[in-house]
Order: sequence, then structure tokens, then C-alpha cells
Amino acid sequence: MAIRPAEQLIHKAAWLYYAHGLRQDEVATQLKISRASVAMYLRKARETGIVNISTSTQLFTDDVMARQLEDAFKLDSVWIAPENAYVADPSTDIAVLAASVFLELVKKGDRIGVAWGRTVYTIADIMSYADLQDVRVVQLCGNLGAPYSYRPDQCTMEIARRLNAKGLNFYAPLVLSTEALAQGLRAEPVIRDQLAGISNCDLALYSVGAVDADSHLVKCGALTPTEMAALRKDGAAGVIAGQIIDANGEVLDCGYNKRVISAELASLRAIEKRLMVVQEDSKFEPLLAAIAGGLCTHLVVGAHMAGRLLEHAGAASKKAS
Amino acid sequence: MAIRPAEQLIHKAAWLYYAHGLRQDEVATQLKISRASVAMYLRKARETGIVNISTSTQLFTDDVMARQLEDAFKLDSVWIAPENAYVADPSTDIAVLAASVFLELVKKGDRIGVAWGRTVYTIADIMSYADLQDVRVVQLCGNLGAPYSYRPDQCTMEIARRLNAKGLNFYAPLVLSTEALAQGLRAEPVIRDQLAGISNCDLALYSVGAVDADSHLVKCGALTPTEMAALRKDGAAGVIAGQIIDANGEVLDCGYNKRVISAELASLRAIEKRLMVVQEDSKFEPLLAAIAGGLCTHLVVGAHMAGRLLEHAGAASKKAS
DNA sequence: AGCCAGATTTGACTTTTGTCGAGAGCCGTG
DNA sequence: CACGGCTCTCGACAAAAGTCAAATCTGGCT
Repeated sequence: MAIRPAEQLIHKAAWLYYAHGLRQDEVATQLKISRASVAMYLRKARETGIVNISTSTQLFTDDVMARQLEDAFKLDSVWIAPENAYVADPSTDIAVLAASVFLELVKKGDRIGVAWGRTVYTIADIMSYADLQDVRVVQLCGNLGAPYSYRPDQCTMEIARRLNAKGLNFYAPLVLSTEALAQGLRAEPVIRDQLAGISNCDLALYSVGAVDADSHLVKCGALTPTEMAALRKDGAAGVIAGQIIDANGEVLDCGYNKRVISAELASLRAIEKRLMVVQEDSKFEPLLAAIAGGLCTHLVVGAHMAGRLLEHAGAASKKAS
Repeated sequence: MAIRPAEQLIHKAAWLYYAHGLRQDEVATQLKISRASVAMYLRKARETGIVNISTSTQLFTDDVMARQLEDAFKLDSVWIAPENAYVADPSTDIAVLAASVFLELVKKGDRIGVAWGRTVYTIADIMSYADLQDVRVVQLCGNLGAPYSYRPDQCTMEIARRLNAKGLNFYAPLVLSTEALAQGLRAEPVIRDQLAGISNCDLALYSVGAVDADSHLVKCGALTPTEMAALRKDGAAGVIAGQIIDANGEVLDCGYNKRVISAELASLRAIEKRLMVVQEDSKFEPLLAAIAGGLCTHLVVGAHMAGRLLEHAGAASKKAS
């Protein structure tokens, strides 16, 4: 930086423009700089989170379906992204909504747990900036040396960056070769502390993975397609923070899970607000499992998925009566 | 309304524009309306609080003086509005800052106590809109049939309106003719409930009044200039929510106070966040009294007042040592 | 001391946004 | 059923904001 015109000026410009409602040229006069500079400062102010522009997500919870889902599945809050009613790409729409919801749920001083996946990374990527200096973003599970850009640590750091918060990474692989090694690593002070700290989070953000050959676990080489198929037969219903869960949302008793370094489900359940975001329609079963396991209190889904969930709930209650 | 283009469309437009970042003409195409309408919807969205534009007040607390004041007076947070560095009118600057700070302190589900005065009304007047449906704004003291536009109930209602919140008014006069009548009225269920509810507030917003002929209490006819002068001799140092306090921030033992219907200071102190805003430099003594009485945890003042406070604190500590 | 590299600032230009008055649709009323 | 009154909607113009390449400045380095 030349002479750090930075912060101070950016803040002043943002203040005059957004809080006092002056025009850019008036701000320029006040600050004795050119209007072009003001425009640039304002952009920086938005990018830094010095100014916050947020739109209420009310409408998406006010939906009738959303209310029904909340009742049917005993969730605190459900947001439904209307399908193809809005912008072109439906999955982007869900991510944009999720990002808004997320920002609405975050409070100063919060500790936030973040898992990993394409969904989470997409959200991080389109999330607008905020200025939450005292927030901490912690990684919920170990890393994979994946060729992808949405590795667990990347998700964590990107979200921390957007929030202007501190990111706490997890310095361990997600999956180890042997159970013994995993146990040993879990006992390491650094890792143990990190794992123990997860239940202190105020908010968690994750998606749920499908149990098929397309799963990231397979793509990253943590499991072979054959192993995955076998797990599926043994009752695997979904993937949460790198762990395989059964249809009841409990950790599946399998060799793989024993080799994983990740947040215990009990720790996740201890987090007050658990925001789950599901983009793909194919993740119906996994989502049901996650909900059954109480792994989600706040839910963001597309209209189609919402419909399927309601249908399912309706059928279930009919069967019961 | 023609066919209620309302809410729904406004929200959609705001969503596409602010959350997705489309241009107005793109939004217009999507929604199949003219761009001019989009522009109008967006204005409404801002006015309704469907979109929120807020600028961080960080810089004003990061100030060295602010930190010193926090330490010297044991306050949670202090914001200092730079004098004549910014926009023309210094008192407006303080109000704009106060409004931002206020909005930053409000949380969903909060109960907010609001007193009255020119300062409070100015803040309400320039405060931007927000969408906090489950917030309640309660009036901290009785009303005066003043010719002014900043009557207690007006302050309360205006703030409630800006927040899209529910306003709870106080249906009693601030001052009665006799102590007996005041006592009787305080015992009335409606009034008693309102008074009792004050300590449940999460946030209070008020200023402090001066004890002189310019006081609102005099202008509104609650006290004559002569009475005011007499009270001053008896130790009156300031006015909080219509009550006279002494230099220690305690209720002054006087006939006037016994005839007032207002929040007890103990109730005010029970409120977690007490935001006090002082615009006029002449309110130095009253402010000191209010701080001494623990009536303020968060403070917004101008740079000049901040300087005087620090000077005072320095002198006091020097005397002590 | 002089020069380079990086970043900021600026003026001029283009694009985007705000606003106004006119026109059109809807509703309750006479 | 025609008539204001009302709001919403649109097109066109004016104002404001965004952008880019060139000019300028800074501090560090040789």
C-alpha cells in the first residue's frame, strides 16, 4: 500500500454515502477526492463488509409448504427456494438463499462449524462479505488431499474470509488407513481440542452427501465404488461431515467410520442451530436420514425437494393411522 | 391497490437485484414488468426494510478516545462522532451514528424501551427501516400533552414503525397534580403491567435532559422555570425518562418526582443494554450524573463531549491519587 | 540520488439507475 | 352504467454510478 488511504477513508466514504445518504459527488467534495475514487472506495466497502446489504429471507419461510415442513419434521425453520421461478440456474438459487439465511443466523461472537462439499463451497463462493471480527469458523472434519477446490479447509477458510472472521483449520486427514492410527490421532491434544470444541459452536453449516459412486468420498479416493455399494447394502443412507450414517441418522457401524476423523454426531447435535442445505434432488434419502437423526434444525431446500418431503411425511402419517 | 402487486413482487425484485446481483433491466425482463417499476419496487423494498443496508460503526468505537472512555467510566461500548469532520450539521451526525448503533444492537425478538426527547425523536426520524416483526417497542414513561412532535408516544410509535415492530404505548400522563393520584394510577393494572414489563427489556434508548429553563419539562408545562431553578438548588442534576436525578444518578427526593409516572431507575438498570445518546454539549453535568447512576452501558456522544468527559475523569483520578 | 514496481488517483466515457408525467386498469358510488 | 378517485405501469429523459487507461505518487532498493 502506498500510504494506506485504506480503512479510514473507505469507512468515511461509506458512512457519508450509506448512512447520511449523500451522493457520490458530494462525498467526493467533502473528502476532497475525485468521484471515481469514491466509487472505488464504496466498492471496497461492500467487499470488505463495512457496509452490509442484506435482503430479508422472510418470504421463503412464509411459504405454506415451509410451514408444513416445519410441523411435519419438527424443524425450527425451513426455507424453500422456488423452482425455476427465479433466476436461470436452480441450484445457484438455493445457494444464494442459503447464504442469505446463513448470514441472517450468524451473530457476533458466534462460533461456527463448517463441513465440506460442493454445496458448502458454492455457498461460500456466492456469499457476500460481512464484518464479524469476533466470529470463529471451525472445520468440522479432517481434510482430504483432493484435487477439488472444495476441500474442507478451503470451505472453512473461504467462509471465514467472507465474514472477516478467524478460521480454525483441522490439521488431520479425514480418513486414515487403520483404525488404530485414527484412534491415536484423535487422542492427540491438538486434534482432541478441536474435536471437543465443536460442541461449543452456536451454528453449523453443512449439507448431506449421497451414498453412491458420485459421492465425494469416492471421487477423492477415500472409498472405492465397490466399497460404497457394499456400505449401501449394509444400510448406509447418507454422508455427514465425512461420516456414513444409516437411515436413522446414526453413525453406521462399519470399518470406514472407525477410520474417520470428524465431529461426533453428538457434538453436532449439541450445536444450537444446525443449518442444512440440500441442492440435489437425488439427496432425498440422505436428507431423510439426516433429519431423522436430528442433525438439522434449519433447512434450505428447493421446491421440488420440499414437495417430496411433504409427500413422504403425508404417506408416513397415513400409514400410521 | 390495483391488484396487489405488493409484497410478493417487491420481494422478488429485491431478491433478484440484491441477492443475485442482476441489473434492473434483467430483473424487469425476468418479472415481465418495466424497468421503471423495478426501480420503484426496489425503493419500496428499502423503505420497508425488506432489504437492509447498514454500515459498520466499528470505526467510531475503534477510536482511542472511545476506548479510554470505556475504561474510565466502565462502559461496555462508546461511540464518538467526529466533530465537523463529516457532514455539515454536527448534531445530525450524532443522531445518524446513534441510529446505526441502535440498529446494530437490536436483535430479533428483543423488547426495547424508549424514552422521549428531541434527541430520541431525531434518531427515530433519520433511522432507516428494518423488518423486525417480533420486536416490541415499549414506552418508558407517561405522556405529556405537549405541542411538540416528540411526545413520548410519538417517539415510541415512530421507532416501532421504522422497525416494523409492535409499539406498546403508555396510557397515562407523565406528571399528575397530586402524589395520591399518581400512586393510584401506578396501581392500576394496565399501568402496573406496563411498568413491571420495563425491566424485561433487552435494550433501552434514551438521552438525558438538562435541568434548566430550556428543559422539555418546562416547555411542556410540567414544571415552571422557578420550580426548576429550585430543584437545581436542591441537587437536581439531570432528567431521565421524565424523572429528576441527582448527581449520583439517583432519583431526587422531591415532590415532583412523586407525581411522575415513569420507569423506576431500578427497572432501567435491569435492562441489559442501555444506550444513551447525548447531542448537546450543555448536557455535560446531566450525563455525568446518568453515568454515575449506572444508567448507561452504551454511549454515543460527540468528540467535544468525549474530550470533556475524559478531562473530567483525568482530573478526578489525579485528585484521588 | 535515481529508478523501479506497485498502487492510487483522476478525467473522460459508458452504462445503469432514478424520476416524471401520462395513460391504463380497478373499485366503490351515485 | 358511467364517473371520479385511486393506484399501478410505462416510456423517455435526466441524473448518478461504474469503468478504464493513463497519469501520478509512494516507498524501497541499488
